[in-house]
Amino acid sequence: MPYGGVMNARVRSGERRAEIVGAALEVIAERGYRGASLAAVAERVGLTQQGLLHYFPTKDALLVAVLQERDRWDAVPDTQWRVDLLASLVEYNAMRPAIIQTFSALLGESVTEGHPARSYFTERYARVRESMATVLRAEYGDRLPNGLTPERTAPLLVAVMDGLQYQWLLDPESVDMPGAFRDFLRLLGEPAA
Amino acid sequence: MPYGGVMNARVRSGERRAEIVGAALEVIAERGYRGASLAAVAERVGLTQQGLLHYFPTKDALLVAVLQERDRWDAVPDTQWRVDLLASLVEYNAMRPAIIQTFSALLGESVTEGHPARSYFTERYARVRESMATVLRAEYGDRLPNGLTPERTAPLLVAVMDGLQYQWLLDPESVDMPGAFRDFLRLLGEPAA
DNA sequence: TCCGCTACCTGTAGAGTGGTAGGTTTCGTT
DNA sequence: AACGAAACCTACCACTCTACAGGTAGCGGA
Repeated sequence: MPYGGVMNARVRSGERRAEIVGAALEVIAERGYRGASLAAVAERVGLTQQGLLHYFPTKDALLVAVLQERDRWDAVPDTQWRVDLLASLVEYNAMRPAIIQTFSALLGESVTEGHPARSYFTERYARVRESMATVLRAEYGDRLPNGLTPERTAPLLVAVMDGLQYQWLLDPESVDMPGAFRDFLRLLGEPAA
Repeated sequence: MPYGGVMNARVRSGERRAEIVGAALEVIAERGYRGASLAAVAERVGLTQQGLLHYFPTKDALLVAVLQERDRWDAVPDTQWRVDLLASLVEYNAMRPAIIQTFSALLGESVTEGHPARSYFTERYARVRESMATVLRAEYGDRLPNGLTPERTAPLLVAVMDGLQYQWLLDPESVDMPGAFRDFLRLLGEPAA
């Protein structure tokens, strides 16, 4: 009864790949990308390392799939973001430590030389800052405190989210991530819209 | 004329160790801790990997020395911090990408399981938050916007500093780290003291 | 002058690493 | 029933990594 045999209905290729990506997310959360071995990922889905390479020919290819998965995840389609939705997002994140640990670890690694995720994060942050600026403009217009513009506020918003994540991951007991984020939003004053 | 011979005055053990720690900082900046090999550090100071192990018996011991170096670095003795000094610190950091890249990479790695720097960062952030709360209280008292307390503002301050560093490291052209930090300080209003 | 210590070295063990080559089994289709 | 492709496997290569063992050269002090 090799390869799982008759008992397991054969899972389709797409589902298998999704399984693998999920396992990769876990392993990266535990050990980072450089520390994650293909063998460890493979074992988690009941494959050999070489069996895994059948689906993703190189380690980098697997990473690309992981990053694409992330893009799919937070591409809330059409739904125009609002600031209070951001607060909910942070609250939601606080219930999924694993996934945010994965991407916090990746972000940290990505600043090192020649890291395969570097350009991904560079471009992602450029996009996110733009997107946040749009949200802020829609909601606050130019009524931000001290003559701040949405464009200059956006990097701060992103920085607070990321920075809080690290503090929270390191010490969840001491850091109330969603509460702190709401505190920050309150610093921006009341939305005009 | 082995080991450098007469030409190089024999450097004392302490200086040698300092050289090694400096090289380790560089290599960690480039490859992270897990990605940093003892051989790479050794080569940078003209030693073999085994020669390096004479000074630091394990890789973790070297990391400990690196972290201690950092503690020495930002232990501004007695000087009571002030908020505007923080702005200067950020400005200063913006001129030393290497060192902040080292510790941003380490911070990112440290959230992974069983990382040797994890407890260091956990404790460090607890200390820094406390310290920042003290600074904020001294300067703003309870005049922070929206009834924010210094204790609740401190994590935000730290988060902004860290978060901005990542954005800046990834894309220095697009992110004005010191400017953004000053923007954040302005959100806190005018210091009372 | 001898002795011991520091500062290195060579050699090597032992466990992983990503990736290639080339099989064999199983399935869906014809 | 035959066939091609997909889904995995075993075997292996060429590295790389940390660390241990056991040297040797040179210096400072007795």
